[in-house]
Amino acid sequence: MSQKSTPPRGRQKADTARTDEKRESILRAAEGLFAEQGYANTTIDQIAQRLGVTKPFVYYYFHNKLEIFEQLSWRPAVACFTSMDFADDDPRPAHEKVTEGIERLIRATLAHYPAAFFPYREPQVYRPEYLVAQKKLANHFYDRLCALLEQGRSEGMFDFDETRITALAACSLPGFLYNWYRPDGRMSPEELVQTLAPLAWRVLGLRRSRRRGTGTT
Amino acid sequence: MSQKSTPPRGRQKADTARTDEKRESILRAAEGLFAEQGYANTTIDQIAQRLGVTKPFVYYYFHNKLEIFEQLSWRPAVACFTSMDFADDDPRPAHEKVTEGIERLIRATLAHYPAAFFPYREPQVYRPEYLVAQKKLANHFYDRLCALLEQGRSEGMFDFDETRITALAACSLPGFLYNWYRPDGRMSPEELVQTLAPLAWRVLGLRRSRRRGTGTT
DNA sequence: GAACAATGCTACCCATAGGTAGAACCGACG
DNA sequence: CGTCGGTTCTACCTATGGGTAGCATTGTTC
Repeated sequence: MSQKSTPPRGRQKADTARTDEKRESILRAAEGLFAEQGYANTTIDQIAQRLGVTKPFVYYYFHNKLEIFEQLSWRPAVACFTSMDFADDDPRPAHEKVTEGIERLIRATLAHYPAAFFPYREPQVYRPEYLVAQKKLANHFYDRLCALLEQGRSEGMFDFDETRITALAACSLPGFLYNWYRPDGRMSPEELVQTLAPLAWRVLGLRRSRRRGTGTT
Repeated sequence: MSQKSTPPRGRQKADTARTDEKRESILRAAEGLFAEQGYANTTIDQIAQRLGVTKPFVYYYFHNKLEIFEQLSWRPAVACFTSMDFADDDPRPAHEKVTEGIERLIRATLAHYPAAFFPYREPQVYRPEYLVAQKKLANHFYDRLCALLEQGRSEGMFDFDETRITALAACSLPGFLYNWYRPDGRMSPEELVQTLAPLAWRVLGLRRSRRRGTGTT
């Protein structure tokens, strides 16, 4: 409540490198368990057990279970929802920013697997304050994307009717990844980015010129 | 175990119209609560309370909490994953079946809101047997879709490289709806179908000819 | 209107798991 | 070598909620 103001509550003890490491190890253990079993089915005991420690160890570094979940969720959310940020003086045309932004979004989503998918799967777990902050991030992202889409369309590079729905439709591809992506699949994350991004661009009605890697064979 | 063989376990008592109605009323109440709060955060007491009855009332019609959730999930899953089924003697070309199948999928997804999204959100809740059966449904759907896609491609009507990924990408649009669709939104379900389906078709590289409703303005 | 089955309730059990008190350990520093 | 602060443990508390036993009620049938 009195901390950093960002939803993942601030740290509690001295911020030495050693304590940070331990906190991270807890987060990593928790991430796997939450992904496999969901929030409610994962117990603090399981998290501790996976690290070879006991429950109070975990509670020494986190106030409660929810704090772990929210901290796990926050970094991926920031990473994904800043994918459409570009420097003010970036000279590229809108459609290039959009195509790169979508690549970034897919890349960030995969890089933060599986925690990136927690908000999609269990939104009801978070505190209202957290959801408000996350919503703000998401709006930031979609507002920028929509602005770029309309700019690109006015420049004749995109073709669509409903801006917001088109944006959501394009972002469905990375968003739905959580439902079928497996890290041990045959494609590397970067290959997947290169495969999926052009498919997302198609949703936007991107002009065929300069499109890479979507021809037959 | 000895019942209908489909995962949602069979009925327990006499199947009169009256008992069916009550079962349905329980399912409806549970559906809303599960959607709002998630499976684990929803109690049988809440379901009973919403109906103005008590907990044993619910347990008279269902063996346990999970049975309610699985029965709620099953019908939507069947409805969605049969969207790509066509009569053996259906004479239409593959690409027409695909475009209609995708419309059907979106329509079914919206028609079964919000239960259609339960498997996406809380797959870890179900019994393994249920998941196996659901997987079978999903495979059925994607196998048909992939076959039609490759057929349509060979007929020059689609343009893509990776069949399976393209199929998944197109189905991401309805799949991701659970993340932003609200029944009280400005579009009617059918309008949304008509808006979203053409966007999904684009993912498939559908030839521009005969495409409806995607021009600028 | 008596008897019986189907239905719904009150009252309860108990396993689970989040969270904590307070003792014990351990390393650093004097 | 003793003490002190930070760290981790053992042992425990307790609220919650899934699930049930058994009684009450209702309605149907003869």
